[in-house]
Amino acid sequence: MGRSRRRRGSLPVVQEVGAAPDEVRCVIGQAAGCAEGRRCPFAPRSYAAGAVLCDEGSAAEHVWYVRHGTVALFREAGEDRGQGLPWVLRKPGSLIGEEALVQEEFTDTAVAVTASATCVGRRDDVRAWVAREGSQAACVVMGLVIRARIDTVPRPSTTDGSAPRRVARWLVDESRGEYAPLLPRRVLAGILGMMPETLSRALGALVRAGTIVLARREVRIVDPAALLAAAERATPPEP
Amino acid sequence: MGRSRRRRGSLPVVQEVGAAPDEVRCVIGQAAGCAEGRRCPFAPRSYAAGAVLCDEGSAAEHVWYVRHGTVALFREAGEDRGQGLPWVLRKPGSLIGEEALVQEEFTDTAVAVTASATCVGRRDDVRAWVAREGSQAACVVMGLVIRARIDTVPRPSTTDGSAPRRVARWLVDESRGEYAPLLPRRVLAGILGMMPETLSRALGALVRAGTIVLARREVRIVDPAALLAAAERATPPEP
DNA sequence: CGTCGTCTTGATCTTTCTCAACCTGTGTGG
DNA sequence: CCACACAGGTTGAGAAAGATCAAGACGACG
Repeated sequence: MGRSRRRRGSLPVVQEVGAAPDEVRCVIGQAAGCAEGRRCPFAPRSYAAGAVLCDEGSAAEHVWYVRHGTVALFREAGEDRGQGLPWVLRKPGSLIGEEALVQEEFTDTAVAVTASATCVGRRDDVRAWVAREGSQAACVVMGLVIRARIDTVPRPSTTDGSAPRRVARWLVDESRGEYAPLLPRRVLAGILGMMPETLSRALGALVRAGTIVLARREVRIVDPAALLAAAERATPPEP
Repeated sequence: MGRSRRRRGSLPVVQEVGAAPDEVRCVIGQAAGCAEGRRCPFAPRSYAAGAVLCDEGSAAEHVWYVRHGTVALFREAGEDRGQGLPWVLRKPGSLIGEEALVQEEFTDTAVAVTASATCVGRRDDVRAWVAREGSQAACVVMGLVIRARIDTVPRPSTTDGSAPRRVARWLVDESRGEYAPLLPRRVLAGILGMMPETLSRALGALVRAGTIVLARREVRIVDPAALLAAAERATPPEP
């Protein structure tokens, strides 16, 4: 299928939209007792859009906690797999690279989709912290991982409906108010299990149906009811 | 697309193949100190193939630890979604329903694919145990949760290669020796993001290429090199 | 031995992937 | 300040893959 040409390039720069710049309360800092002046194993670190946090297969020496921004996870899982399409997004309040706590290599490549603020901890420091602090620290980490697991929606394939339908569903689920998250098309296409061209056409169909409006890169929902209908409906109308 | 007819029926009964009947060492029992006569919050419970452990959306009152067998997770995530296709499998040594530890409802429906031996714990008991026993218990659960996250392979879509290729990949990854896990076609198709008919055809293509042999329900690999080639190759030969 | 359900096979139609050209905003250098 | 290159995105036409619908084979089980 000769797709090896399509490799992951740098992601286009995207500004976070909607989300207020107030940072997520750092639950790790709370657990570490920073308020009482105790030392947190994590230190702040920011990444520009497109920056790579960690590479699949490389030595897992750090763990990240996302405070602001969006990070996409890629998994090649061997020769040519994944073709540079992300499979899940991590939002503020979730961990990246938590596999460092149980194994030696990262299982995914993590790329900042938007400019992101994180806290980074050295693997050994975090492990030591968890062991030292006891169940409270471990429970916090456990909770974060469980939450990430819950939020990991299985990537839809063609068996989950047509492309416009999957797009409509995603818009229904992910939009805050009338604004959908501002993601590079390549990333969104990857999450939705389709090619960018197909995504473009699906969005076009929704625009033609008067459901959404595309302005620049932003997707705005103008008819939530119709969008919901498109997400549920077996086949989109489209004359 | 009128697929609503295809609902999840009971799964066909399948025997575990290959895997020796020796149970997984129960890491939870170890952490609880069962060897020293202390009480474990989990109690053994077995399920027949096709049995439902928990239902998406129902009150999350239990957590399971899989000791033997295979459990499939389904997520409808709303009206008609998922169409009864599983999206991930849980193997021995992993938790089921761990979301009970952080929220009130199950996010997935869990169905035993093979006859399965588990340990079940009441949610509150497990929570209390984790908090009471301190870091060891919490770390064990944390590790299990992280492992489950790592083992969650993104479900491949058509963007990840043709159907025969995805099937070949799965066989390469999941087979123990020359035997592939014995799964109902419906389950395997769901995991691979294709319809059962497509899976059947893809397997047929691999058989015709002399790569595998289908005997009964069992899939046996006769030419590992060719299978590997089919997994890597862009397009299968098939004249 | 007959019924049931899974699995397979076949024919057909739809979707979406592919390949290619084009558009558009952004950034760069003269 | 403008021409230009570039990357992301869109659009179009064609081909191929997979979904769908339907029927039959096979084994399991009562």
